[in-house]
Amino acid sequence: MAPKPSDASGKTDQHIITRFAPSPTGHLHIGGARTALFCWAYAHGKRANGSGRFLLRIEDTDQKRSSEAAARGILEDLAWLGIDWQDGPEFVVHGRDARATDGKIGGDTRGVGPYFQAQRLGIYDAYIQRLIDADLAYPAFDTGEELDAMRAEAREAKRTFRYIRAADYDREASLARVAAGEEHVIRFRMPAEAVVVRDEVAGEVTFPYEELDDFIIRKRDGFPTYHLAVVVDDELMGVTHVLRGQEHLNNTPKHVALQGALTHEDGSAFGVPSYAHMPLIFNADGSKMSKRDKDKVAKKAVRQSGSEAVSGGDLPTEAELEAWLGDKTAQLPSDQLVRVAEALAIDLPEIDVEDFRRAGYLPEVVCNYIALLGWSKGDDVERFTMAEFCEKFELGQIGKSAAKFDREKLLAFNFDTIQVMEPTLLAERWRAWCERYDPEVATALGERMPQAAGAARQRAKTLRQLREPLGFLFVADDAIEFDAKAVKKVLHKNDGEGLRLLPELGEMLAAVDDWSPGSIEAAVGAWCEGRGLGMGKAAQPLRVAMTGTSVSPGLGDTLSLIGKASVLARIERCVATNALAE
RNA sequence: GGCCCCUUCGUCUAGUCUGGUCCAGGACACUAGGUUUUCAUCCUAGUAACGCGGGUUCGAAUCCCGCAGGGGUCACCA
Repeated sequence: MAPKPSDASGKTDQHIITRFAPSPTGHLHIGGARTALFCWAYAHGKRANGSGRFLLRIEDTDQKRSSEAAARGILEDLAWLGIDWQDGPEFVVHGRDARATDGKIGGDTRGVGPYFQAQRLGIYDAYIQRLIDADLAYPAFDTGEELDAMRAEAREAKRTFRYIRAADYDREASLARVAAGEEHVIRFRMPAEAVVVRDEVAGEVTFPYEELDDFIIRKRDGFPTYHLAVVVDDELMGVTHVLRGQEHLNNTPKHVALQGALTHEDGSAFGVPSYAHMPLIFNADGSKMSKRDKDKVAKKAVRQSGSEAVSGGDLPTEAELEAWLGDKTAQLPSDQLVRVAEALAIDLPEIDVEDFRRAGYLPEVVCNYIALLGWSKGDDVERFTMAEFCEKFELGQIGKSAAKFDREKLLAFNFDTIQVMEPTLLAERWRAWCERYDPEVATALGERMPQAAGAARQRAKTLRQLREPLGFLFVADDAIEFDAKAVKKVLHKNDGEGLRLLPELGEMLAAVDDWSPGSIEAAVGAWCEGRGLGMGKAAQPLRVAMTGTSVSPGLGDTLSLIGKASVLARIERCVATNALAE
């Protein structure tokens, strides 16, 4: 794609500062992750020329919905993805995830913090007060009920509801009521003119004054609204480029109007950052990718299996379950949701970054894939490192239409990455994942993890799936369950031909000293050749003896992983258990 | 409903600004062959799209107009 006019000069912006500003109400949504990734990439791309900064700010002005735990979770999600921030809350990377950068992220070296908006109330108040003094903002005393009534009335009359300060508004009287301690909100006086938003993606978008109204900038509880806080903070923190989801495009005229009215203490004016609103991400069916999707799937499964199976202990109580099932919009806390899914052995759709992590996706693959959602360099190259992405990324290359999230393609990317990964590195990553989500695997496999990973990788699209082809390693030698079909086809067919070979194979294997996959395969191969048999004639009975089924990873890997003593024990037991009836 | 945004294979997209090289390219998925000790991997090939209707033009996926469809937003949430 050719560069947009705004990029045509080819000049390098000297100090690009981008920011990601989530509200801490839960784990980071995958859509938010893409926004953060694009912001991060732009700050570290060629336009930034090495001097760009990516800033993280926590927008916790909604006291009811924000939580410290959620804020921590978001920090952790970002760090896992490899998206680090130069300015923002301090965060120390723990654990042995091979990918995470060691050490500290964030801090306030530029002295523009704090980065939690709830800690900046005094700052906002000063700006709001100047607005009030200049009569560019004013107190309003309407109650929620009154506003609801006004909206209903407008709706009835098929008008769009707009709150505009009446011409005969008594400013002095209102200010006196405020001075007397009356509860109120502060509204911004929207200038009576159209607002033009210049957007790097959408182009120039004009919003007529008739669509704008005197919106609230400070709530009854004294906290600023998002609109005020975001504008003040972006200005004070030196943000030059605002990249965010397209759902914010309709908010932008408010922000631009605010930028025109707000002044600093010395009277200087606010700047207007560059905006880039990116397309939304949807589910495959076109619906919005929502955290509720997980509850929906879980509710369906609980209804089918009955609620007894999933309550008590760590799980929700009967009463909690009932309330949850009865309310379409109710959501279970995410940790409980995970436990319910585990109890029911169902997969929840991955929505939050944490979901993808738990499902066994590699963070660099998640980043690579979401970079492709709504962005393309146009060079047919789809796989790239994050450093390459930074180098390639331009605002003008962001697409305009919404993208559907395709898990199949993500899975394919993850699979391919697992295939080409250096074996010891793969084992390390797998171990780190297991320690967090499936400790049994790491314990059971111990030193065999690298070899096991190598044997299973061609059958696994995620770190989680790595254990699936290896099920026979987690079963005791005398607990193998034999699949009737496999026994019939592989052992009993042709008068027990397969079964008869097993004792001899056992003898032959007992004499193999080098218990490596290659050496085992060579020994079995030579044995077959000596008898004029195809490899399958020996391999399949051995598979059944080792796993109880006719399917397993390569024979050499399978036997080697099981270990010589166990292999011999399993052969013996298989022969004893599956003897042909007379 | 008002306003704003969007519309190329099933999906993500390239191509649109600067109309012809596009009977539309890549990737995932799918289908068919092949390799292989099982499963899988791997290799090769193939199917498949310019929302609709007008217009401009020698020529339109590309420019203009209209329509239809999808989405976003209309909070003392962000």
